[in-house]
Amino acid sequence: MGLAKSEMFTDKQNLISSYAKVFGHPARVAILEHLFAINSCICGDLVDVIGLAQPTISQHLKELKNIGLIKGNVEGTSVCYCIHKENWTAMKATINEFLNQDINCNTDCC
Amino acid sequence: MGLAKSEMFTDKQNLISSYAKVFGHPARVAILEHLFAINSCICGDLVDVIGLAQPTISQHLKELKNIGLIKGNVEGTSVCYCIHKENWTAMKATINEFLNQDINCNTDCC
DNA sequence: TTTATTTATCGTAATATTGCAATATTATAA
DNA sequence: TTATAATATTGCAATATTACGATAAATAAA
Repeated sequence: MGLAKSEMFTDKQNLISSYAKVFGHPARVAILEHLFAINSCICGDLVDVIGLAQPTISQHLKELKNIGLIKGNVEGTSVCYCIHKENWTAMKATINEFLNQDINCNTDCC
Repeated sequence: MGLAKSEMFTDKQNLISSYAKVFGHPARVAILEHLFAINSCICGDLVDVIGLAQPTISQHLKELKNIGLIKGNVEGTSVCYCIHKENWTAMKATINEFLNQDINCNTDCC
C-alpha cells in the first residue's frame, strides 16, 4: 500500500515530519547552505554550484518555497531566491522543541 | 532516473539529510515522542499506540536503530527500545549547526 | 517437547520521490 | 516583432518508501 493517513498523527507530528522531509535530501541541504553562505540572494547559478540539471534544481526550489523556507523575487529574467527569515525561525522553534525533549530513561534496559 | 550520487555532496550534507529523512515520517516522529514520553523503555505496545501493523512498526524501529537514535534490548520474548542518549545528543549538535546558520541577507530582494 | 508470545523478515503491491530531456513561459534586448 | 536568457512545467523512467499479510525466529511457560 502507500502512506499512512496523516489523520493518524497529530498536527505537530505531521509538521515536524514535513519540515524534516524537506531536509531529507542532500541537494536541498546544499541549496540552503549556499543561500546562507553567499549572504545574499541567488538565482540560477545554483545549477552550477550543486551540479544537478536546471529542472531538478527548480523542482527542489519549489519544494523549499512550498513549505515556506525560501522566497523568490523575480528580477528581470531571473529569480532571486533567499531564506524566508521569519519562517525559518518558526521552523527552528518547532524542530528544536522536538529535538530538545528530555532524556530521562532510568530503567536498566538502556 | 534515481537518486543523485551521494558523492555529489559533502559528508555533512549527507549526514544532515540522513537524519532528516528518518524524521521525515510522522510514524517515526510519533515513536520517538512516545519513547521520550514514557520515560522508560518500551517494546511492542508501540503497535497499539501508533496504530500501524506490527511489521510496519518493526520496520520503522529498524530504521531508527540503523541510524543509531534508538537501541533495543532483548528481554525475554520482547524487545525493550529506548533513545540512544549519546547518539541523540550528537545528532542534535549536527542538526542545530545546520539550523542555526546566520541569516544575514542584506540585499533588497528579500 | 509443545504451545503461546513477541519480534523480525520476506514478499509484494501501492505510492512517492528523484532526475532530466523536451518544451513552455516570462521578461529583456535588439 | 524577433531573438535571447532564465526559469518553470510537463512527461516519463528509475528508484525508494511505505504498509501489511504470511511466515520465520527466538524465548518463555506449560
